[in-house]
Amino acid sequence: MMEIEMPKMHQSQQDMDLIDILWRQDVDLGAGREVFDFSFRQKEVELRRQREQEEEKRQQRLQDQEKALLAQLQLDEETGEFVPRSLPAQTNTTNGEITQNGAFAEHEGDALSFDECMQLLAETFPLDEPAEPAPPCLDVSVPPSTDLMMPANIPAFTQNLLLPGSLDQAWMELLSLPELQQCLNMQMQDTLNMDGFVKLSGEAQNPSYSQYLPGMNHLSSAQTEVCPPEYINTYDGSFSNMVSPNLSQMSLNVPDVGAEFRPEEFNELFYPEMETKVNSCPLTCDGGHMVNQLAEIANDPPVNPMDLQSFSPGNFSSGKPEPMVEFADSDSGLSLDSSPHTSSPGKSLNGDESFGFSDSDSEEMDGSPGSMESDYTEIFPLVYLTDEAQASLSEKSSAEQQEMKAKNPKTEPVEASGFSKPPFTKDKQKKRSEARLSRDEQRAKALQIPLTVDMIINLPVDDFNEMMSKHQLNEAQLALIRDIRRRGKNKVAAQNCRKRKMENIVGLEYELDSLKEEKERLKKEKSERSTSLREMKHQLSTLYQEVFGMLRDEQGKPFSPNEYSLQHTADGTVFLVPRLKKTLVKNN
DNA sequence: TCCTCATGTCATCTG
DNA sequence: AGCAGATGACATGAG
Repeated sequence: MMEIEMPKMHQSQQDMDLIDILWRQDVDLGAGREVFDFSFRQKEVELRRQREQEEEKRQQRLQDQEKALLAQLQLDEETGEFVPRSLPAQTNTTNGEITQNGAFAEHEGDALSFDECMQLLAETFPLDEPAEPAPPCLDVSVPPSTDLMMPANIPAFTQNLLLPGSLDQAWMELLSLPELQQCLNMQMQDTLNMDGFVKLSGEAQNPSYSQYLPGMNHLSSAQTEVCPPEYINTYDGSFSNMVSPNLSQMSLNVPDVGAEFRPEEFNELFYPEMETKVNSCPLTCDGGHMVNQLAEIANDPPVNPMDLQSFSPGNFSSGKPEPMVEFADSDSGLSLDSSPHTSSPGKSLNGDESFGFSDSDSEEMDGSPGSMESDYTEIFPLVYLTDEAQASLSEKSSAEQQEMKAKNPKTEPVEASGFSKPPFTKDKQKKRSEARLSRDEQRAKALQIPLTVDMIINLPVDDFNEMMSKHQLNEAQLALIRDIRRRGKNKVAAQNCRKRKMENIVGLEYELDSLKEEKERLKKEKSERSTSLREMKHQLSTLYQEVFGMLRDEQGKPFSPNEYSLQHTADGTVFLVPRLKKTLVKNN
C-alpha cells in the first residue's frame, strides 16, 4: 500500500515489487506461485490424469490377483471354507507386478475387505524384499540364495515403509477385520494346542499363517506353496500385530519406526528366540550354511506354547512376564528362615495381579490409632508393583523394555512364564512374605525414605535413633518408619513366638510320650510286684502251716491254731505264742 | 464351599 | 514412663 503511493517514475519497479509482495502473501496463505502459472496447472492436470490411470491399472491388477487367489482355493461345500487345491500353486508370479507405491489412500473411507488387506500387506512387504527377518527362520522353503538380513538389503526394506499416515489407517482397518482376527485367533489356538499340525480348516483360510507361528514351521512345503508368495510376507507383518498387545498401537508403530527401522529389530521384537539362533550364524556365512541353520531351526521346536505366552499381550506390552510372575524380591531378612536378599522363583504375580492394597492395607487405611499409614497411603497412593517392575518403570520406557526383552531372551528367567516349576507351598508362602515385605519397601520408596527397610527394622535402637536424627524426616516418613519397624519387629517376634510355641508343643508332646511310657512301665512293675507279693504270701502261709503242723505239745498233740500262733522276730527266731496271751500283750 | 495351615498384623501384657 | 519382646486374636490367602 505504501508503494502504491510512490512517485510514478518508479512505477515499473514498484509494480514488480507489488506483485512480489502479493505473491509472498499468497504463498503465506498456502498458494504457490505456480497457482498463477497456467503451464503449472496444465502439468498438474496431466499428473492427475496419469495418477488416475495408474490407479485404474492397479485396481485391475488387484482384481486379477484376487481371481488368481480364488483359483488356487477350492470352496469346501461342507464347511463353507476355502481349501487350497492339492495341485502345486505357482509362486513368485506376481512379485514383479506388485506395485510398491503404497498408495493406500484409496482404501480410506470404506472398510477394506480381507483380500484387500492381503493385497495391502503384500504391497507393504513384498516377497522380493528379503529383509523380512522372521520368515527365513521359519520357512525352510526359502531358497539358499536368499541373502537374509544382509545389510545391503536393509535400505530397500525401509523404503517400503512409506506413507506412514495412510499405512496407519490401512493397518487399523486391517486389524479391525474380524475375519482376520478370527483367523489369527484360530492359529494361535492351534499352536497352543500343541497339535503340531494346523488343522486344515485353519490352513485353508490362511495357508501362510502357520509359517509365522513358532513351532508350526514343520508344515509341509506343499502348504507353503499353496500360499501366494506375497502373502508370506503379508503375514509376517500381520503376525507382529497378532502378538501385539495393543493392535492398533502396534500398527501405528510400524510406520513410525520406518525411518530407523531395521529388519533385525523387527526380528528381535517378535522372534527373540529365533533371533539368537540366527544371529549365532555370522552374516558372512554362505547360503548353504544359512539354509542348514534355518533348517535346523525349523526342525528344532524352540518355541513352545509357553514361549507363545510370552508373546501374549500382557507380556508383550509390559515387557515383563506375567505378574503371576513372582518377582525376585528383596527380603529384608525378617523371616527367621530366610536369608536377606534372596531371590525367589518367579510366579505369575501371579502375577498378573496388580499389587493392590491387601486387607491389612485396607485396615491400615481405616486408620488404626497411632498409625499414620492411612495418611501416607492416602497422600501417596501407590499401585504396588514388584520391585523389579518398579525399577523397570523408573529406569526404562516400555519400548526399551521390549527391546531389552527381545535382545536378551535368554536372560529372561524361564520361570517368567509362570510354568517353569510347579509351585509348592513353602515357596508360595515365602513369596507372599516377600510380597508383603516389598510393600513396606514400596511405601518407603514412595515416601523417599533414605533408609532401607532392612536397616529400619534390624538396626539396634541406638543406631536406629542416630540414623533417624541424621535425616530430616517429616511426620509421614517418621510414622511410616515407626510402623515399618514395629511391623518388622513384631513379624520377627511373631515368628519367634510361633517357633517357640511349636517347639513347646513338640517338647510337651515328647514329654507326654515319656510320661506315658513311664506310667506303663510303673504299672507293669506294680503288677509284677503284686504277683510276687501274692506268691510270697502264699509260700509264707504254706510254710506257716507246715511249721505250725509240725509243732507238738507235751502230750504229743498238735497245737490248736485258734489258741496259738507262730511269731518270728527280726533275727529269725520263731516263738509259739498263745493267742489269748498275745491279745493280752497287745492290750497291755 | 468349607477346612486347614501359614503368615502378617494389631492389641495387649510383661519384664 | 517408655520400650522391646511375647503372645493371643483376628484376617487373609492358598491349597
